[in-house]
Amino acid sequence: MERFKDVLKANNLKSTHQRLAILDCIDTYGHIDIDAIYDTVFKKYPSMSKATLYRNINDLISFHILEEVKLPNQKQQYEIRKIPHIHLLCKNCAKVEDFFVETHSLMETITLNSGFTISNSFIVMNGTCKECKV
Amino acid sequence: MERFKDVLKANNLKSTHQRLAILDCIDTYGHIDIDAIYDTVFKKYPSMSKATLYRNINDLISFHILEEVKLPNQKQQYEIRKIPHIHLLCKNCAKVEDFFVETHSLMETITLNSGFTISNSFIVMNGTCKECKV
DNA sequence: CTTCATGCAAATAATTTGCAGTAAG
DNA sequence: CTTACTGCAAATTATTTGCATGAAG
Repeated sequence: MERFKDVLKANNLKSTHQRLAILDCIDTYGHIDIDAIYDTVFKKYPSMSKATLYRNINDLISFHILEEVKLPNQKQQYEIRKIPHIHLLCKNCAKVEDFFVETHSLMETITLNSGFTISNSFIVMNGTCKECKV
Repeated sequence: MERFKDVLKANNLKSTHQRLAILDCIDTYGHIDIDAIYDTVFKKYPSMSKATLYRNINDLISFHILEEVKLPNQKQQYEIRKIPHIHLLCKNCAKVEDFFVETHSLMETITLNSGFTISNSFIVMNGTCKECKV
């Protein structure tokens, strides 16, 4: 939790219970949608309103502390911003796995052939995870 | 337009004016969001309601005639389903370009290192398009 | 203390649904 | 003719905002 206090302080944001609980929840789950965050945080702070949740999510995104994760056929989810990675989405259990892989050569191919300058990418692989495969 | 009539017939869907106009509109723009579709189709058929638009979009998606395109920091858009491709999103003009590129080697690397079986992918590259670069 | 964040209620936006009438095949 | 589709209005769900109170630093 100290980690998040520092991040908030660095952005001149106050470390409220609600904020810390939201960050902690997202961190714990890895990828989670608004309602699930609300349910989780609500258990600890039943007074927290959805307005506060929405405001915090939006603020934390604009300070680049959180990132939205928009997956095909899924409600929008959120994650703590971390080093660039791709997402593996299991069709079967709907779990989202982070995966770190070099994408430079793909990006270079695209740059060379399209004239488009790439600054960053968002990649989702749909399929079946190790556990669901059997 | 004949092309869409055939597609609809193949799926046992009636070729209504509204449906054809929606498909034609999405096809013309390439990538477009709900409100922009509504505005466009409304000009031709002022009686069309948003309920009909939403119902059609959902139906056409479930018959795999349309696909959703969820881009970072953008309203959800839709496109006609075509052969697999990636999206190049310009930060400057917000245009979305389709780009065809081989992703097999990337997918193979991921499969080998993660144990995750990939069925299909969704890739967005954010950056600056040729026109905006100058 | 001062400022920023919260909670509540109300406003607004987005999406879905029921149902009677209409058009496609 | 028959069935699926549409339009309308109402219901539901999602998100934002104003303002008075409360907590963080």
